[in-house]
Amino acid sequence: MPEEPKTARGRRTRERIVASAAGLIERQGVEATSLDQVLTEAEASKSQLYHYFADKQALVRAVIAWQTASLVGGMAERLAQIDSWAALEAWFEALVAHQEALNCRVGCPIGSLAAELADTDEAARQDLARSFDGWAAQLHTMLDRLRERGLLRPDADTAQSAYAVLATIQGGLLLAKTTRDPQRLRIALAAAGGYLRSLAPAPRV
Amino acid sequence: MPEEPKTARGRRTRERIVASAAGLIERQGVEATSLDQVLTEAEASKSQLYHYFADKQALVRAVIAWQTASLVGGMAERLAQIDSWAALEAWFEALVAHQEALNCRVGCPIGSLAAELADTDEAARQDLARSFDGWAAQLHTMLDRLRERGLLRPDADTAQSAYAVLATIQGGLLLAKTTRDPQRLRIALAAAGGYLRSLAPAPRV
DNA sequence: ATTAGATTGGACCGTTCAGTCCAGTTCTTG
DNA sequence: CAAGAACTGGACTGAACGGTCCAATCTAAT
Repeated sequence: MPEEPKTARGRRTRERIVASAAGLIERQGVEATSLDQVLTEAEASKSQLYHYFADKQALVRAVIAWQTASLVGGMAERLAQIDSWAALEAWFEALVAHQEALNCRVGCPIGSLAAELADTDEAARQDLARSFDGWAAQLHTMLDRLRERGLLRPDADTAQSAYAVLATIQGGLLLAKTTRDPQRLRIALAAAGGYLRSLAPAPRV
Repeated sequence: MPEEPKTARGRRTRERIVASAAGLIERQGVEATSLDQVLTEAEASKSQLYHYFADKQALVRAVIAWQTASLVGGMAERLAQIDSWAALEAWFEALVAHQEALNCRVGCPIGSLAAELADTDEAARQDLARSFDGWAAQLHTMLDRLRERGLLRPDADTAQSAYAVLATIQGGLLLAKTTRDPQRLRIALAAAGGYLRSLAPAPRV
């Protein structure tokens, strides 16, 4: 029954709904966001929503895809430019600044969705797992570049380090969001940076 | 209106309600857990619940206190015994084993509550922030002990490292829960261990 | 044993919410 | 421009949920 929009107008409507839902869910969580709220903000009606989505879960999965695209996509260019410790730490600092600007109020959209949905929505859980893996893969690529440049030991396990960095980012965001203190994120990221630096080649003695 | 139980029977009832709520919330989250569900499992009635709790939020805060006591309390003795890298890594491995046994289905109760409630319940957010800080304080004590034993450099910032370790644990648990792969937690913890080891005194050359 | 207070059972209420339905409008295409 | 398909508005439904209420029962201390 629910289909992809076939006209430009339909596409705009669908996009408006998903974008509104993404914003509200990011700020309030899935359960706390009602469809009526989404529709009011998107200036759409029930029948429009159910024209494009089978049910709320389908909308949520569309939001996951939307957030994954915007977040992981937006990160790609930034990560592609990291080729030194200074650049890495500048990125970290940008993440902190972003949280600071938002008063630590949202954390990571993917992380928040994962925490809320992993228990209750198996399909969403899998989407989110893939989303995390995509993010980790980008970090992996970045770390491989650092290793090629000689900043990491040749035998450093960049795949594992990518997961570790991702975990530290997520945990730091959670602590920052809970305490409303961006400093927690900064500390976590500094440790992640310290860990990576500990994988640098031993200085010649 | 809602008061502490004044008789042994009342105390048992209240305890049964909180324990059931804690279990259900741990597995399903706050919003997905209804009061009727809690009452069925606790074999109690509505009036019993509302005799001891003003509303659902009050029950949730009691659950937070309960989880904090059981988790942070239970951790105290374990952390108090850590005085070597081997002991630290054994603790990490125990955390992984615990998740493995649970099929990565719950993560950290405090962390899950924090992710769900930080946006929507200010009082709960503050409770959870304190809970995290209590946990971090215990890690801090443990790291101070390691430093005293000469395993960490005298100038190592153990307070910050405690936050960093906590963040990595939380992030690792979130990734493990989302991907249902305990390996993610193991990797994250290995990195946390690696980071701490990088704070060891430089070997004499 | 009496009695005041603590505790309990569960019917009931009002609201909110996801989801349905259909009549009406707008687009697209031959 | 005709007709079918795509899209839209919004009233409506049924169930679930948090919360209320009051009469009944239990407990403990006199």
